[in-house]
Amino acid sequence: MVPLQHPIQVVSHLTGLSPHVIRVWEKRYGAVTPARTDTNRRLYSDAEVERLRLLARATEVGHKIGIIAKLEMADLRRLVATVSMGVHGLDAVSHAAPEAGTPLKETKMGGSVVKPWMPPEPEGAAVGPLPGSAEQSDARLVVEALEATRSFRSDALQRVLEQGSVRMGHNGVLHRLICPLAQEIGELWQRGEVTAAHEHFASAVIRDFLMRSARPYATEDGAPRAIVTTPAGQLHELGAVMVAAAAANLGWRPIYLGPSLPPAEIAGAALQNSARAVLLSIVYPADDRWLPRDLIQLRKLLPPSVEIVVGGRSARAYADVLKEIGAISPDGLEELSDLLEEMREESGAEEGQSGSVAGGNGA
Amino acid sequence: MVPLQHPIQVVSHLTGLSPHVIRVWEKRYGAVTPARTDTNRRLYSDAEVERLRLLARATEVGHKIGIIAKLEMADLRRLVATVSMGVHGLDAVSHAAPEAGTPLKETKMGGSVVKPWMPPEPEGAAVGPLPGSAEQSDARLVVEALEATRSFRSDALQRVLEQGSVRMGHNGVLHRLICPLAQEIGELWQRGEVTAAHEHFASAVIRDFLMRSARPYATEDGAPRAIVTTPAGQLHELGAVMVAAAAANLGWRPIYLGPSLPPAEIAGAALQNSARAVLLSIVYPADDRWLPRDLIQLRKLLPPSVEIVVGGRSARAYADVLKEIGAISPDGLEELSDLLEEMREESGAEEGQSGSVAGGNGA
DNA sequence: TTGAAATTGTCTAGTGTTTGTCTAATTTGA
DNA sequence: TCAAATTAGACAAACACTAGACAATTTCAA
Repeated sequence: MVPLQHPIQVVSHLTGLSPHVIRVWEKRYGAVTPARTDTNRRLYSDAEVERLRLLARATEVGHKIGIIAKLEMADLRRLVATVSMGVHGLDAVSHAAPEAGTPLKETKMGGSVVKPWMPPEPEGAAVGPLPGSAEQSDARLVVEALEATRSFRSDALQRVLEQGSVRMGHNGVLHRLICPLAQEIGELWQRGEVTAAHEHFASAVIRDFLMRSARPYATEDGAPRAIVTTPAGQLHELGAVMVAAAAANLGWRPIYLGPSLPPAEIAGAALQNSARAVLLSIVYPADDRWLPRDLIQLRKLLPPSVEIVVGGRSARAYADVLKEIGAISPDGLEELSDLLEEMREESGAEEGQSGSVAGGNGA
Repeated sequence: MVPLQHPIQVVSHLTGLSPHVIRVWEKRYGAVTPARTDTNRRLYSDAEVERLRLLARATEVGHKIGIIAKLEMADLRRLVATVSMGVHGLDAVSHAAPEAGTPLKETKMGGSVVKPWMPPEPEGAAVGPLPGSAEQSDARLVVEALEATRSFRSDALQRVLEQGSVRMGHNGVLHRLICPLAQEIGELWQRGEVTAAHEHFASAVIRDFLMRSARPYATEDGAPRAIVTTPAGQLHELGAVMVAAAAANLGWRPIYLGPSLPPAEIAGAALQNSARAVLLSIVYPADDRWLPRDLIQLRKLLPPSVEIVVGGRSARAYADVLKEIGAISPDGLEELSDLLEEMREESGAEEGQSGSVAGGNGA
């Protein structure tokens, strides 16, 4: 079976490049080296067509053909990716290009499978060919959720979350599905394999889901209150949302303020609510030089009776300050849960603050 | 794997800075020191691109390039994050910004009143000049909601919302309670009478409420899809949430991406979803120098069949660009609703646009 | 407030490089 | 025979580089 080859005319049509240009790119920059017929006509393989497309795409946005012509395919793809979207990106964006196609999944050209989207996962047949242990089915849900996120399918993502909720319970879904999912998305985001839009999207859906399912528990009236937010500069709210949900599940009454607030505002909210604790999530960046300052100021603004609890992937990067201000810094959601449980119990007795009266419960 | 480098034009595209500016920033302030080709052309690394982006964002909000050009990355990140999020003088000032004033808003100068939320609705005349008791009770609910917001009482706020929902219906609560409430909060925020924390808090609760109550309608399968978000730099998501809810109520399937996304990401999401429209809310910075650029780029990235609809208090401040890119800019939530209704009906027929056919080759 | 000084985005001009297009002469294919 | 591919070379438009000038703002002291 001869691997399908295309004459220059066809390639021109496929790539949008004129035959002239294609030839000149070959001659001057060695961009491709097509096979030839006996009579010296060019014959392009699918891979070469793909390559030319990528090159065309890159030059469209300002890259110099003379420089990129020699890049390897992998690099080329990265290049096109970073250029078509913001700094982080994957392919997609095909405005003028007639190609369209499945932007997310594989971009299956002739035979070359172009970069599956879960890089190192040897997830050959992820969908559970092996008899699923609980863990495996958990993992499967995570993968499904990830896929839904990739394609912006909010209904699918919700369905997965609800499936998980039924299967694992409120708390289980938080620890075993959402937590790893968030982590995975975070990593993909940092690697640039997922865009900020994906991250926002997933945040929105998950937040929505958590808020909704955690609500019932939030109505207890004597529950100790906790301010949940992220410090100024920390824009990723997913961690905070998870913390809020966990707190609600454990009989706290979280007051969720969204991401990125300066210390004064956090403290203000805490005081107005007679909060028992301030729960902060710190994920990215991990090298914020002002964060320590802010934390110290926050500590100063809060009465000593209010605990500051800091979690999140990058919390440990600020260990010094955390220690200095006496913040508690649990390792992982589990530990946080234990901690909250503990705090709630012990606060039950001494509690004499406001709260109590307020108003009835929600209808 | 070669460390990818970008020529100046690409960087310009990526950062929104003109090549002139990029060069001048290098020459005058040493903002970056790109590598060079043999022939003296500039080549920027990813890190340098990010740096320029941050610088661009920072200058956009009033920082002096001459001062911030030499800052380290961590500082820059912080600067941008703080400034964009917290905004109001308060804490942001103490950091690196020597200028005590609020660099952004000079809107509330002399007697010039800040614009009302969605254009001046001649309230009295529209609904009923008679001192309707309905209106009065509406107003009462708004006041109650405002009170709840001020004291961070999420349950109370929710209760008000639900009361409103029962009394006015899904759509009514959106137009008659949430919309004026959002407007009120926005104004109080600009006057500095409530903090960003209040605004975040209310956003979270309202968003949660809307998402929950609007959901049932969203599941229709043939519904046209709409990307809902705010352009980069626009951090107030309440308007977008309201739009999403309105769209859902009208038989659309909104894909809500949260606030502040760059054009490439919005376009990417739209393409992946075969969205019929992109709905943007523009509220706060009414003088963002970059927004026009971003909007133009967005238009370029989207196929012509995708409508761009822009609403929000400050939309009219960008009327020129909106006209240029052929965006629809409804005046107020009512008009938006009508528009969406119309679009949905007419889109029923033509339907499927997404490229579907992937590779042109045999495959 | 005013006015000088500094800041900063934009523009011009002159030079060299890069790159798409074009021509001409030949060969191939239907 | 005619349309299209092939090569090599020529060419001009577009682009990037430097250095400097300019005008609009902002800053800051009087």
